[in-house]
Amino acid sequence: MENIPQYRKLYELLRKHIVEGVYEEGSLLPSENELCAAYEMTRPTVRHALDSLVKDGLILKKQGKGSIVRKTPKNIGILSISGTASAVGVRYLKTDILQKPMIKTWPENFSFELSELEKESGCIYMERLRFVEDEPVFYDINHLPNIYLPRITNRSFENRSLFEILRKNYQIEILGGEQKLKAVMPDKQIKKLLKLKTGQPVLHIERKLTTNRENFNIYSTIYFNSEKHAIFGSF
Amino acid sequence: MENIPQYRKLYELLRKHIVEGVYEEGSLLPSENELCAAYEMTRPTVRHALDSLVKDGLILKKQGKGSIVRKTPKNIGILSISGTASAVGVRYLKTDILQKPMIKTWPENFSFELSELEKESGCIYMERLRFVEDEPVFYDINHLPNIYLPRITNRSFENRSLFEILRKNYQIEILGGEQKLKAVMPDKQIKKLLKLKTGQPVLHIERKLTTNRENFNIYSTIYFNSEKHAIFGSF
DNA sequence: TTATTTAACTTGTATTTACAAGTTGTGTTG
DNA sequence: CAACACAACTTGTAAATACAAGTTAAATAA
Repeated sequence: MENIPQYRKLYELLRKHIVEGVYEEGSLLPSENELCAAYEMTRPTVRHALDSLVKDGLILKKQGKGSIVRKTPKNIGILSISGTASAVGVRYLKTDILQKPMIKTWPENFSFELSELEKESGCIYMERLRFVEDEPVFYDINHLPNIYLPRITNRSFENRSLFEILRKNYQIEILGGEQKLKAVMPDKQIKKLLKLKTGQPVLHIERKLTTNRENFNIYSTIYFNSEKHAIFGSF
Repeated sequence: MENIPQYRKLYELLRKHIVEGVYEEGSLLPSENELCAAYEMTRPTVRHALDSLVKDGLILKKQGKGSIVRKTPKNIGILSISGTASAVGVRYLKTDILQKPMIKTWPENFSFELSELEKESGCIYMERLRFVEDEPVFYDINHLPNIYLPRITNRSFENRSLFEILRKNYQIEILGGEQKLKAVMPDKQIKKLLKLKTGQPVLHIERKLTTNRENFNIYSTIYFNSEKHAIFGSF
């Protein structure tokens, strides 16, 4: 049963306490020796746990002083991984589905390299336009392989993010990814969709997100109107 | 002179060897016991060094197997630039120092909020223009607090990155940060510096990087010509 | 030959011990 | 009262040791 190492248990416990606010931000954690006594571990073990917290950015250690609680909400990656919604930093984001999820073949000149299995499976395609305060700011085109996803074309995406549906209904988790960012002048279609002024550039993002399923990556192309809002990310 | 800890020396050495290609991508590092023998350290010390490499994403450890040199080193936030064709190494990035590190007061309307200590310390300012294949692509303005950094204004930044100097000479590590990205039209100065065509937008980034030193954050404003290259990040 | 076991590796976890180095408050001394 | 010294903390570095657990290839048995 108890295959979890001690340092990991202490890490999880302290992490929980920190995010739940048991320790105030800026205050000191119990000293290493105190933790040793409290949880019946030796100092290297305690230090191992604390090292993990430092890595996560949850505490900051200072020699001679102690471990300072930081409680910094840190996301993985450049933009928030949990979906485009949280990337902008705005709570209310209305979504228009321009193209409901449909099955089709992969585009001819796809920007990313695909595995054999991904190629064979065909892809699911969808387009969305997202609004902040009733103004369009976000246009995203998504390609995902047509595997593991029964009945996805029937689902409603109106009020739920793509990532949320993948996680809750298909147990697909985003592990990481890569992305390329550019500043470009929009073409006519993008300009019209995002209601851009003439001469207003847009942020162009191409991302590949890897998941816990092998050969299942999510490919997105995003156009973002950065006139009034900025893409924000903490890491 | 030599009060640099052993694990750190080994870390720097292995890091150097990895980035210089002494160990091939995907190959195995010498085993921990071999490293112990070679450098006359005990295993905990060697493991400490390897842990740092794992944290940097330079190696990947696998129990029973060994330490695998990673193909794609994981970046902290946005750091690397990828050419459109193939991966242009950072090696080809020439740097012009437009403004050598100098001590001055913080700007009046600074975009970020500063702590009291940071304000009191004054700031170190530097500007750089960076080239890929002899074309300017990257213009960055950096502000850092004038603490912990003896003699930094005398150092040469020609062939070494700011982060490298902070890490090696001052033991300052980047823990994380936050950033805002926009696509903007450049002003005259930026247009001239980056030799931009008329109508070419640029990527504008503002970032705050937090470090292992309290009250020591690095503030950067970056203008990036994304016509031929893209900002690339993996996470 | 083929399948299985075993031995010899690898990294992972953990204890114990020791001293170095930075921080802070409590004294003592001038 | 103020400046200094020191003691009692804190985290940082490092050694020696032990066993657990995963991987691999060679030796062995069918």
